Amino acid sequence: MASIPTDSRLLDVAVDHFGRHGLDGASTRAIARDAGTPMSSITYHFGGKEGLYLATADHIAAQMRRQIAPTIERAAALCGAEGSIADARAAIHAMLGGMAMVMLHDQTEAMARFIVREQADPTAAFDRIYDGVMGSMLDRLGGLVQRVSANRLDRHSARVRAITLVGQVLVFRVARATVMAGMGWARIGAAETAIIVRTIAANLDAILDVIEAESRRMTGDHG
Amino acid sequence: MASIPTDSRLLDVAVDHFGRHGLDGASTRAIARDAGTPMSSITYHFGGKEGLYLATADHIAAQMRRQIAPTIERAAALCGAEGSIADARAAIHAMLGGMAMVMLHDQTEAMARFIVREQADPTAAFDRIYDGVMGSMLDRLGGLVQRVSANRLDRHSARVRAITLVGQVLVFRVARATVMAGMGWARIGAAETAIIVRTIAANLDAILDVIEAESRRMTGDHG
DNA sequence: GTCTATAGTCGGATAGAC
DNA sequence: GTCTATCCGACTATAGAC
Repeated sequence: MASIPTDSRLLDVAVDHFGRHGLDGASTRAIARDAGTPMSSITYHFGGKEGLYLATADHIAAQMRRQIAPTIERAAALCGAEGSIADARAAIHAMLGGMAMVMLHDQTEAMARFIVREQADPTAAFDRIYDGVMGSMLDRLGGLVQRVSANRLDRHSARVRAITLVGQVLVFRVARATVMAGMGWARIGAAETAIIVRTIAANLDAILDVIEAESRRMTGDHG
Repeated sequence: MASIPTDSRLLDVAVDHFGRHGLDGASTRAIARDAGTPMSSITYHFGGKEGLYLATADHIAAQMRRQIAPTIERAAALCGAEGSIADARAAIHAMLGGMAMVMLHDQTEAMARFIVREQADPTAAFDRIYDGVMGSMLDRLGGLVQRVSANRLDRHSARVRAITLVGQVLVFRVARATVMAGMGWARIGAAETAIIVRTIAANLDAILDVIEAESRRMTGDHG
């Protein structure tokens, strides 16, 4: 059997450790141990702890980009004035749904933790993730909101809206412990995910309905 | 001049240090230094690092409770079926507005960081904060949402809604770096706070309008 | 490329003077 | 109650064998 290369194994383990404990909190000893390699291999492959950290950020950004690229591209085509408002709304639903999967799913928990940590307390790795994925996602989401408003909302206002929409999803990762305690849940499985996604979609429609209605009123289009 | 007691000074510094670096990441040496006292005073007053950490959690819970007690109590009176829906809506606005102040204001940043960290990665301190404030806030907010739905929404669904509402506020603290980068802001001052609060209020009204309208339709009350 | 051994730093706990 | 001095463990980095 072809064994997985050391540097790749280190990166996978590092996502989890750095996500859980941060740059300072994580231990290169523990990462190396879990990857089944001596600590000095981190120096060899990545030049040290910091190098591994930055490489981990790139690793995550690449993985995220791969995962949401189709959604982003689809959204890009609908931001312009030529796309229909219904299509733009569908794209917003798709983007938030994708985010919900990343934030809720166990398999992507480590990645989500890393990203959340970097956003709350940015290091040099923040730029890599922001430039790699977060920035363009916010771009697209803001653009779609603008489109739904029939371009009545300016870029600035549309982005603040977009951020609040993301917040509805983000809270289920960031305040996970409070969610569990408050809901009396033991885990976020299929049933819980369904409830969350449905609630977010309902909120989203309520908000977009108002934005759409307001812009129709302002442009005098009552159809 | 009456000097501030050592243990009180330690607690104030500890909120900041633990909020920024977590239990493991923070250094008792650094905390003691910033409080202008030797490290061993932490052992004397709190029994060690862990003791200081738990005391810090209690300190924060008490401070939060003091700050939001009026809003909570006001909300409690409106959860029951006797309160008017308009009053319940006003109470929701007040609660989210209060949370926005805590999440956005520089003065409460250290506290917010501590709480967010504990929620994302709970330790023994989580229970103290949850039992102290978070739990009852979620209780009240869920109850108010139920009230707006004319008690059509069950407790469970109302709480999920409440959590998504909180998420809209929380995101501006948790994803602070992304917000700054995406909006091109240098800081969240009065102007930025105003935009955020206005947007959240608009979303909130959109969501509550739909909940209210749906429950009216279902109960056959078209007035 | 992989691994062992070691140097140097920093952390929390604690004993004991005052 | 306050502070100094010290202990011991865990960490990162690195030299060097293979």
